[in-house]
Amino acid sequence: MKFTIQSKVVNADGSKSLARAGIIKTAHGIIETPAFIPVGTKATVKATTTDEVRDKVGAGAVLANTYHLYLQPGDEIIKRAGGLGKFMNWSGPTFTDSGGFQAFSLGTVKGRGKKIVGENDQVSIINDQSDHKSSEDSESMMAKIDDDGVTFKSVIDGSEHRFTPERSIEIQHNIGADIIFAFDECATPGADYEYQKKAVERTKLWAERCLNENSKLKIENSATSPALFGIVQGGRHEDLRRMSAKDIGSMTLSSGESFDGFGIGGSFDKDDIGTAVRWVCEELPENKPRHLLGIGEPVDLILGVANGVDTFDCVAPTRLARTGAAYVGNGRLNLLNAQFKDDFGPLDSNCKCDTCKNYSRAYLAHLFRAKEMLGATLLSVHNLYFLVNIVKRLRQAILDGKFEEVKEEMLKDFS
RNA sequence: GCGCCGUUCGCAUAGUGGCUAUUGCAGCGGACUGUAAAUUCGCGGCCCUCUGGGCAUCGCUGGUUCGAGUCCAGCACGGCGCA
Repeated sequence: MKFTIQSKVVNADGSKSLARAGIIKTAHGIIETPAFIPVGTKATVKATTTDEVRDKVGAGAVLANTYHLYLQPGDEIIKRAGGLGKFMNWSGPTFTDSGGFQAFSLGTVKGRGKKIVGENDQVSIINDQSDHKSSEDSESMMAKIDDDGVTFKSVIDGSEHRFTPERSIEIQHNIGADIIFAFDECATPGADYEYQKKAVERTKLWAERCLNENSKLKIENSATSPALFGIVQGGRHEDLRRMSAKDIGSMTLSSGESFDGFGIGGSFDKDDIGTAVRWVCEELPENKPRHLLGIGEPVDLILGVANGVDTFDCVAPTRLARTGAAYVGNGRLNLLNAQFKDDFGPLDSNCKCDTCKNYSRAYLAHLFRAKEMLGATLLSVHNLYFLVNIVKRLRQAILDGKFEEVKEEMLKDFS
């Protein structure tokens, strides 16, 4: 993998901006950055075909997930299929996330048996209730973290599995994406400073193990060796963020190897994009790409690019699409609202996507009411196109030397 | 005509005489940021001085009872069976 910066932004007052435009070159093609990368967790960008993702969305790469593909169909199958891209009929660049995030999102017990809120309130309530019965309610836990790795239960059949940094890298090599991520610990936003600090330290130790394992596997299988991105953690604490970024950014093995790029992890609040992301990007080496993990509302993308992010991934566009929500110029629409039943206009009159050019709000509303799956496809194409093109416009603005004004204009549109 | 069964929110359902009448679907609205998500959470009779309170309501009419969706009688409607 090779990263080239084409243009850096210089602010009107002559000060240096973190924003830049560049090109990531991989064995399967290039990614023009900044870029929004659609998420295809289980080797599919849900509800779409790869033709649609390439031609109608205009995406440059897709990101799949190690945890999910390891459980199903299994990394060996993907390896035998010829790798992730071949398996899913995506000829462009691919990423895999390491599975570290799943240890967090599946609801973990951390520290002194403290319960972590799962993805929705209900999960946390169930966990809280079981607390009264026994402090070691391993039945209700899906994953458990220790210093060596994570033990978790399969969401498919409940069977027990274990990921370590080494195992995650091995699986990711089997899956065969162009860019893979180090196995990290993503602490919950509710975690206190001490825990965040511990997660940063653990993520650092694991990062080194990932780097070592990757180096080992590269030698064994040099033809398809992926680029490895290290992950920065630290929550909303400036000292932890800067420390983590310095550690991961400068980490070098005795062989001279270091990370090819970086992921910025954690759960973010709205305000964090302009602060936490900036702290991190100020510390990371400038000549390597930075990926902001899991972030992608329109405003986040604009602020992310302004603060030095090169690539983004986010499930929001496809998840929202499947439940009838669409991004439009000035916010969001819920196509299931009664008002759209007889609205024969386009979804977004300013959008040039295939869905907006060819289908009415009334038709989309009908598809969702009738639970026809085409609705999810058409809205996914639109939402992905919408986000991909926000970032493309920002890229063009950087190349044209008009980033500041375009940024301000777009921020006005989306706030 | 006789016998049996049934009638509970738009539809479908639950409901040992006792507090606020259940659940699903449909309806209306909300949420969703490295996807346990084509998921999920609210609301859903009327009225008021609305962080609370009041009045209704289980086909209809009457009865038993401190208390009836629930028990009894009659009526209406529907289903099945027999004539």
